Amino acid sequence: MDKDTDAKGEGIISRMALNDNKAGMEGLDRDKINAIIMEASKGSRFYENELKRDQQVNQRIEKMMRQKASITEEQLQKAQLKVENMVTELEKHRDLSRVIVHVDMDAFYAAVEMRDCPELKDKPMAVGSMSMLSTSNYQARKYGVRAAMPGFIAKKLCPNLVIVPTNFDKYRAVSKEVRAIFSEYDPNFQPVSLDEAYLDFTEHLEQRKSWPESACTHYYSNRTNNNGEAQMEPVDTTEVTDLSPVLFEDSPSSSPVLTSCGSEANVGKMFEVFGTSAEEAVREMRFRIEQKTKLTASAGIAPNMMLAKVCSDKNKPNGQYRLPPTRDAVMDFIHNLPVRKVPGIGKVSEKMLKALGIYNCFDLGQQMVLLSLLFSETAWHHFIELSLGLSSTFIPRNEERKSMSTERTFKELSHPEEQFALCRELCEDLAEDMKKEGLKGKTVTVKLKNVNFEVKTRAMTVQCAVATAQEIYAIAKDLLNTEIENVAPHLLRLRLMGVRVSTFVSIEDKRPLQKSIVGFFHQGKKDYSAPGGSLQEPSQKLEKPNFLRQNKEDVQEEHKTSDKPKLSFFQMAQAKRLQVEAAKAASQNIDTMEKPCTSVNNEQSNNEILTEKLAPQNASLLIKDQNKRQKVSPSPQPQPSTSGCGIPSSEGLTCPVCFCQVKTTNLNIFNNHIDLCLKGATTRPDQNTDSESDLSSQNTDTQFFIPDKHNLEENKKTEVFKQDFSKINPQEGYKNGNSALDSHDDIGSEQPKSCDDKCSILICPVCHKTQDTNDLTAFNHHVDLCLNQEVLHKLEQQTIMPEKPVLVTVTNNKGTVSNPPMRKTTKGKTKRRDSPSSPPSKKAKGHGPRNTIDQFFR
DNA sequence: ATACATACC
DNA sequence: TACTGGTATGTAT
Repeated sequence: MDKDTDAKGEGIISRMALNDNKAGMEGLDRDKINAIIMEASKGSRFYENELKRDQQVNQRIEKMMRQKASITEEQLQKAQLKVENMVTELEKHRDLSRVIVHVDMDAFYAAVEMRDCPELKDKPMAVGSMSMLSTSNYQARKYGVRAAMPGFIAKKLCPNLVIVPTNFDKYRAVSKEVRAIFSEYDPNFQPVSLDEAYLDFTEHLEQRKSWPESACTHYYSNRTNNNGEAQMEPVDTTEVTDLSPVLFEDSPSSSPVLTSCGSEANVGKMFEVFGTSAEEAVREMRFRIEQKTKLTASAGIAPNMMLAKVCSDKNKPNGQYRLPPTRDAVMDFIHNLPVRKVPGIGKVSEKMLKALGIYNCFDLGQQMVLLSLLFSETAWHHFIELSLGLSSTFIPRNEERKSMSTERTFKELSHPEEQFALCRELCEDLAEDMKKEGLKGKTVTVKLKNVNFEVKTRAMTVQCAVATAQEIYAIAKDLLNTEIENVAPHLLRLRLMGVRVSTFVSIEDKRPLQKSIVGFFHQGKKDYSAPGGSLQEPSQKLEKPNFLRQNKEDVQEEHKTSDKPKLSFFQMAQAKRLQVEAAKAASQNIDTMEKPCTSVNNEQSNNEILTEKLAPQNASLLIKDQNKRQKVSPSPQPQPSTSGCGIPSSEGLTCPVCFCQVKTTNLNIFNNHIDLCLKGATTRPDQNTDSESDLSSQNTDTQFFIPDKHNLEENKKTEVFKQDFSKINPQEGYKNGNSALDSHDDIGSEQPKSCDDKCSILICPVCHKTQDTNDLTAFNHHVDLCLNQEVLHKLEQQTIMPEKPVLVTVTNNKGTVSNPPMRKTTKGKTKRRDSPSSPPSKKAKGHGPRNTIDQFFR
C-alpha cells in the first residue's frame, strides 16, 4: 500500500541500524554510522533476508491498521470498560513494598579483558570475532560498535578496533566471585546471565537496620598493606594491585555514586562505611564487587523487576539509580520511558507500536483501549501493566529447564552425507549435555537455516522419552531426511543446523544414576522374578530381563561379562560416545596436523586411554578420506597393524559394548561390530540383520561418520561462540550450579566391570525414577515394564521408520503420522507414498511441505 | 502438537 | 570472507 518509506527499504533501518538505546551511545553520529552499516550489509544474503523479514513485519502492521480501521464505536465502548476495570483492579494490588535490585556488570567481557590487559585500556576494543562480537568497551561504542554486531562491520566503523577472542572460562570465574557477593544480599538471587542478576533486597535491608557499623565497613583491596586480616573482603594476592581501573572516565553518573577508588577524594582511604538505606546497601555491594574483581557494576533499585531493570541502565556505567517506591515517582518515571527500553519489547513490537503513534509508556496508557482490541490478551495485559509501571514484585526461583539444544553455524553444507554426519554429531553433543542433567525428553526438533538465512524447524514427539545420542539421532535423522527428500533433486544448502530436545519427563532423582544402575544390575541380576535374593551376588552370571534375553547369544559366549548387558541405554550411549570421541580426537589431530592424541580433552579422563589409542587409527583413515567428504570407506583398508591400536589390546580392538576382542585393525569392520552390538542390545536380531541391503541402508546410521571438520570452515569460530554465548545463557544458573559432572563424568562407573559399589536406593535404569519401594520384586516388575516400553518403542521406530526414507510426513496437518503409533504397521513404505500426495487436501494456509520448500529454496 | 517469530543476553 | 548460540515464550494453525 502506501508504505512509501518502508517499501523502499528505509524502514529496514529499524532492523539493521544500531540501537542507540543502550548505554554509551549518546551523541553519536547516527546517520553516518547507519550509512556505514548499510553500506557493509547491502546486497548480502543476510541483508536480503532482513529485508524480507522487515516486509513481513510491515504486512503485520498493515493488517493491524486495517483492523484498526474497522473498529466500531460499540467495540470501543466495551473495550473502554474492560480496560478501566482492569486498571482499577491492577491499581488495587499495586505493591510498592519490595526492594528489587537489578545488577549488571559494565561491558562485562570487555571489562575483564581490559582488566587483564592494560594495553587495551585506552583503545576501542570488543570481545568476539570478525564474525560476531559479544560486547564492546565504551570507547568502541562511541564509534557505534556494539554487541551482536559482526566484527567486520565494526572494523569499518572503527578501523582501530581491537577484537579480543572470548575467554569464557575467565568470565565464568569472575561471575562466580560476583555471585558470591550477590548471595550475601539475597541468597535466592536470580542470575540472568553471567553478568547480570535480580536480587530482592527487602530482607537484607530489614536485617541491616540492626547491624553494627563494623558489618557495614568494607576495605579497599589495594590499599591494605599490613592489616589484611581486618578485611572483610578476602584479597586475591595474586592479583595485580595497581590495576584500579578507571575504566569509565566519562561516566555519566549523576547520582551520588561511589567514586572510583583511584580518585582524589579517596586517596589514602583504607575503607568505606556504608549506611543502612537501600542505596547505601547497593553501593556497598557494588563497592565490594569492584574491590574483589576490579570491575564495576551498575544497579537499579525499584519496587519491581521491570523498573529495576530499566533503572540499572539509567546511570550505567558504574552507576546506580533508585526509583522511590511511591506511585507518583513510578508514574513519573514511566511517563517518558520509551517502550523499547522495556524488557520484552523488541524491534518488532516497537515498530508496531510506533505505527500506532506509541513511543513511550505514557502513550501506551493513552492507547490502551485501542491496544486491547488489536493485540492478544496476553499482549495487552502486558502492555497495561507496563503503562502503570507494574510488574513482578517477587523474584521467581529458577525453574526447571524446558528444553535443551545445540546448534552450529558453518560454511555451506549441501551434501546429505555431511548433513547426516553433522546431525549425528549434534545429537552426540546434545546427549552428552542432557546426560549431565539426567534429562530425557519426548520431543526432538531439528532446526535448519539455509544459506539465505531462512530458518525451518521440524519436530516430532514420541511416546517414550529419549536421552541417548542414538535415540535422539534416530528421530532427528528422519526429520532431516524428510527435508532432504522434500527438496530433491535439489540439495539443502545449509548454513546452520541445530537439534533440540524438549517435553522432558520428570525424573525424580537424576544424580545417583551411575551407582544405582550398577547396584541395580547387581541386585536384580538374579532374575526379574526373584525377589530380594542375593543382593550382592558376584556378577558372574546375570540374567537379562526377559525382553532382552533373546538378543545377543552370539556376543555372550565371547565374553562372560557380556551379560551385564542388558547394556543399559547409558552404556550404549557411552559406547557410542567413545566412538565419537575417537573420531573427534582423530579429526582434531588432523586439525593441527601434529597434535598428539593426548590432546584430547581432560574431561574425558576416564576413557582417555581408549580414545588415545583409537585416535591414530582414525586419523589415518580420516586423512585418507579427507578430500572425499565421505564416511570412512567400507572397502578394506590396508591398515598397518599398528599394535595396540584397539582399546586395551595389542592384537585387535576391544568393543566398548561387549568388551570382546575384535581381531581386526580395520576400523570399518570394528565399527560394524560395534553397531551390531549396539543394535543387538535394543532390537531383535532378525530386524537388523536380515539382509545385505538392509545393512547397507543403515550405513549412514551405523557407521562411523566422521564429520569433516575441515570443510566446516567456520568451525573454529563457532566453537568460540558456543563457548562465549553459553555463558549468557539465562539458564546458566542451574546449568552451572549442578554438580552433575561429579558423578556423571565418571564414565568408568558406568562400566559394570569397574563397579562393585552396591546401592540400596532403587532407581529404575530405564525411566530413571526412584522407586518408592524396597521390594525387589515390585522393583523388577517396574523395570520390566519400563524396558518393555522402551524396547517396544525402539522396535516401533525400526519398523515404522526404517533407515532409508520413511517419510513420516511430519508437517502434514493432524492427519498423518507425526507420532508413530505403538502398533506395528506395515512397513512405512506405503505410507511414504501416500503422504506426499495428501497435501492437496490441505486447507487454508498452505504450510505443507511443498509450500514451505518453495519458499525455502526459490 | 507443530511451525514460526520475537525476545533476551 | 565474514551476521552467534541457548532458552523461553507467544501466535497461529
